[in-house]
Amino acid sequence: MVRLRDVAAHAGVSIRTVSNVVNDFQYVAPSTRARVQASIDALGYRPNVAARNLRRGRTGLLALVVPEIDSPYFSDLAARTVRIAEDDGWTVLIDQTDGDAGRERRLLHGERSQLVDGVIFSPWSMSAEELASRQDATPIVLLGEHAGAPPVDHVVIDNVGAAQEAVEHLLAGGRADIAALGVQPALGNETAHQRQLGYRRALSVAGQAWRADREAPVTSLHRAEGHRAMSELLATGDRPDAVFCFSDQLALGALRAVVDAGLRVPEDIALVGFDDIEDGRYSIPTLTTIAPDKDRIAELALQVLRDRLAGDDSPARVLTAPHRLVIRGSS
Amino acid sequence: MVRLRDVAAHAGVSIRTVSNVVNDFQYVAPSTRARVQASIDALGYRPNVAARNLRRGRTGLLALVVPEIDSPYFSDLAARTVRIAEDDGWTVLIDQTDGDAGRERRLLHGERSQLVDGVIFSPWSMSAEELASRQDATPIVLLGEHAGAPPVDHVVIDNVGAAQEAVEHLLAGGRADIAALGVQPALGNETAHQRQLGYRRALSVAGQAWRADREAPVTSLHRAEGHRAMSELLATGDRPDAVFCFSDQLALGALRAVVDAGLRVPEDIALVGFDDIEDGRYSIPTLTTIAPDKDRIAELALQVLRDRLAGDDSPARVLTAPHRLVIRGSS
DNA sequence: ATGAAAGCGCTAACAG
DNA sequence: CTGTTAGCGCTTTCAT
Repeated sequence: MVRLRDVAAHAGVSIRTVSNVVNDFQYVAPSTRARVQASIDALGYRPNVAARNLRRGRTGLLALVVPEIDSPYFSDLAARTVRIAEDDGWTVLIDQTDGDAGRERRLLHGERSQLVDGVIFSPWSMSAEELASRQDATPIVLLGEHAGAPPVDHVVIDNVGAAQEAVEHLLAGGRADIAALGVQPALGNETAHQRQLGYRRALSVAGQAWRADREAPVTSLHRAEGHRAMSELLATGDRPDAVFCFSDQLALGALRAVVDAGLRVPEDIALVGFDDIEDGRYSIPTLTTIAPDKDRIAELALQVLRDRLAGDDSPARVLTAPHRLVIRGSS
Repeated sequence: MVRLRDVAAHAGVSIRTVSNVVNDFQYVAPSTRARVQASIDALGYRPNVAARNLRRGRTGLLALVVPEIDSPYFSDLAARTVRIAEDDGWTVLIDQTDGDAGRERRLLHGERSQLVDGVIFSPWSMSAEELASRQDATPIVLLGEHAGAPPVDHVVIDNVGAAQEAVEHLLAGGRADIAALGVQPALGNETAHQRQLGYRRALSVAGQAWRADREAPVTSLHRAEGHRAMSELLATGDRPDAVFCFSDQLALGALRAVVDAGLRVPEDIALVGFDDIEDGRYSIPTLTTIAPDKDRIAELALQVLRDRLAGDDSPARVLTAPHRLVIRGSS
């Protein structure tokens, strides 16, 4: 192993100077810098991460905790977070909770707390109160809405506004009977709740009243549930002419159900999803959707952690990432 | 932060003894151990990972490099690897290459080499020769077959035998005209090649000759490709009465195509997949498949790394994990 | 602009 | 069975 001192000896300087070069410090004479860099290259020097971490009191590791990594939305978000964090010198550890409260709890308290400098957490089962009562000193930032705005930093998108835009787009296209697919009364999920709110608000603005039989509940956000819920909507005979789905996965399941029923999208039924997952760009027809700015979500989360690690102890922040309506073939 | 010395002072022993307790060393008097443990709990002591790593010359981190994490097979394998490695005291960093050769190369050489103690690598684009020519001292173990058995440790399953079993199962069920779906001539993928070999061998044993028009090629292992390839097989009019698919994803796509064509599975066409992914347990009908022992794959890979890190410099090993045929509704 | 040196918290060799 | 202590390689204060 090549150490700082080896490079120093090779370049004929002190290790202090080599360290300065490695860490891009100012105040190193250009000639010295060049000489040191040449030695670094010649010897193939790589800083020892463990030693650096010990000295700095940091591990350089962040944890990204998500319910499931094999869902298009989270895997996309994870991939972006990893890439963006990398540019910033962080390494991201991805943890999957399967929505299990016990595992969420274990990852949050202790367990990893010595290993990572910060945590980006997309909770599923844990309540806002429990999250807020965390003792650990490791900074944490939450992804997604949570009822009652807990005293913890979190990054969100304007779900109410986005849902409203989606529905207004359908209304603008001449659709008069729009259903919502993805309501989650049982799960008490705040994100779903907000999208439902936006849906109703759009109807209200258009002078329509919302109807309970036009809000299809689901028990998960998976494709199969979208298929099931849509099939039920169609089974009544009194079918809507457009459906706003709370996720692209649900929308793709719904799309299949519409086709299975011998109807056409968007002619008979227009469809709008949420998330902008890859599959929606290749479905037939392609899927209109709300695209949250995932890069921005990752950037904001990292920004908060960086600030907190730098000692920022201002009150918990709520950061909103932008989104946009992407109009494609299904509407 | 609570340090070893704080615990030592609190318990009235030396840090050596505390270290012994923390590391589960033998030769600590039960009474002493209890007292020290009490102090650890009372103070909430957590070992400093960076210091330990520096001292041990290890990071405690392993990298798992896969083409894509959002594929059911790899996400399942990754989840198991993470869990099993955890029991062993390792933390696993998951890296996705998207099958991109440049990214594979970067992850393999340098980049992370200072950060992890070992690498479990499931290559996609890189050739065996290139993998073998790696200079890095960090031990690596490859997942999956590679032509020419490169001088690198790897963990495989008996793809030829497994494929043969799958086809023999179909033959035993009275199927006489069995197609193979998933051939990859263009990609030069060794795994696909071996499954093709097993398919042909089973036919040969049954006294049948293989036919080029019964081997459907694909350009990826995704569901959509399975759908496309199956649709083409059906379009000829001369349809087979069973299809052995080289992955469950392909099989699920194929299943859809059969249903779309107004045919029934398994009555008109029997289907067998490969991988035993979750979805195959819930499809209609459920999917018969070859189930590689993923836990065992992870265990073997970790075993090799552990041995190599312990100084084992014997010639490269090829370890074979078991598999079994899981018969379900589709055959 | 560069050098000397302390010390981050831990493990393990050495001593008893 | 337990104590003492030397570093692991690096960053950074203090000095020049």
